[in-house]
Amino acid sequence: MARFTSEFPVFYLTVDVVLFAMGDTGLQVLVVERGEQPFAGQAALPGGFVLPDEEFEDAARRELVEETGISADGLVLQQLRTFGAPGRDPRPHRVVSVAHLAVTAHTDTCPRGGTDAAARWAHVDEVAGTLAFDHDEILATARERIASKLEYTALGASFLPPEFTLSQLRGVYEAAWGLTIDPGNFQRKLRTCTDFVTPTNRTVIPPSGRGRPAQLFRRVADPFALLASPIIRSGM
Amino acid sequence: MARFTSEFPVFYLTVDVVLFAMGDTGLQVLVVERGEQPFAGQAALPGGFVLPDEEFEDAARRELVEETGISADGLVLQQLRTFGAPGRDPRPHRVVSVAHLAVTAHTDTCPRGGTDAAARWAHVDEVAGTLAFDHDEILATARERIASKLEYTALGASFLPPEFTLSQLRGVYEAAWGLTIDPGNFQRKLRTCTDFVTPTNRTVIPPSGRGRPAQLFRRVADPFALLASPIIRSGM
DNA sequence: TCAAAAGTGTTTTTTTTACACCCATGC
DNA sequence: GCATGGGTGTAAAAAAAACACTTTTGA
Repeated sequence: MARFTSEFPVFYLTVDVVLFAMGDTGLQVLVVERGEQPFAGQAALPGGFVLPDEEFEDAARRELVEETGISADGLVLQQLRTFGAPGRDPRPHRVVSVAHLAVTAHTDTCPRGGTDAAARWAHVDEVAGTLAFDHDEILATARERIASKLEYTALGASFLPPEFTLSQLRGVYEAAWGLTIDPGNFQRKLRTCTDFVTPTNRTVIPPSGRGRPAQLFRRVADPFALLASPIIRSGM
Repeated sequence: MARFTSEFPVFYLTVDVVLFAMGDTGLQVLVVERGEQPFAGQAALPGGFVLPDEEFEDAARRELVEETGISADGLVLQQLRTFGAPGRDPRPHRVVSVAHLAVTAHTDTCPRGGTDAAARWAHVDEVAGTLAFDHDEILATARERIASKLEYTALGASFLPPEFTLSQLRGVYEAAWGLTIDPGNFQRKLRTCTDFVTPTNRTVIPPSGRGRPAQLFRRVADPFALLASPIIRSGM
């Protein structure tokens, strides 16, 4: 044991969470204002040190609640990548971060300042390039991953509450990719593929605005499961 | 510094490498026979401890050479996922492994036993379920990743030498997915998409066997870059 | 009744698939 | 010549895209 300890270098391990939500104008990300050194006062991704007997994913959920007050129950969460370049953390010893990607419906999540961090939602473009540590790189990696996952998996529905209309789902893709999608074709495609969403046979109440009330759908596939055919390609 | 050290738990960090090659009968993986405890005598993925100031990818390449004699120059290598469940390594303290996915052309790589490990190529199905530590889980994760990457990226060409024929490339997909692909359609598709391969305007010499000599191609895209359209779908 | 959003039908265009056929080489 | 794999042509089938049109609601 003493031999084990002396022979190999030791590392500190953290988890960071890139939590995305979809606003009307595009992708939003949850950031906290750091209350301590290093990078005090600067925006960063929520995260913190892993406990001695803790799974990474558990650590990510715990830190999310502690730092932002956002409940991690039912939150879609996946390991993104591990960032461990020497010197990425200015403190002594190497601090390695297992970054996680998460998605929420945003509506039922009102961030509050935690013990040592004030949390807020921000547009991704607004904070990109301004974050502490190497969190700009982590955020960029997460954006790439999201864009590709949207195309090939059922992840898009995770930006919405458990039940949603096809218009809302279409809005997610339109906001994410900055293009407009034909409502009719989108409707047909989603109703045809059986491995993404399923209708509830109930309509939204009260009707959200003008127009015919839309039917409610539920996600049927695992958020990260690959779909039989890419749901949406380009300018449908 | 003393405060820093005493406050947070410490971890040991390793890298493991899942190196794949494509044999005639399907996917092959490089394994080593462990010479030390724990799991002495059992097959495992090549890997080892990260040095104090070493990048993960450098560590992966170093361990690959040290344990198997396979040169990692020009080898396609990507982080797969980090495995850190408490107890995954029976030794004291937590040992966390940053697993890497790698692909080689196999032909120019003759493994030899290293200092404390005897390396050999094995069919994935042969070793699946028999590996040390949680390497079965790592291998399974790597197989899933490979299957999905083959479909959406230019990774397939990484199983071949720098210059190759379209028949060889077709063989990679046929072996990986266990189906036959129409040679004519494959030819057209690969010649049409400009973001995967490019012809050299030279033919293979000497002609490998009977039949018209095939033209040589080179990979043009980054191995892990997403292609404009999935190269192959199903039973083309 | 009108505007607006949901949802369906239909035609055009593009892509995929199947498969016939020609090409170039070794034996 | 002829077998064999490389490569092209072409037509049928399927999918995607464009867009006209009907339905159902609030105002």
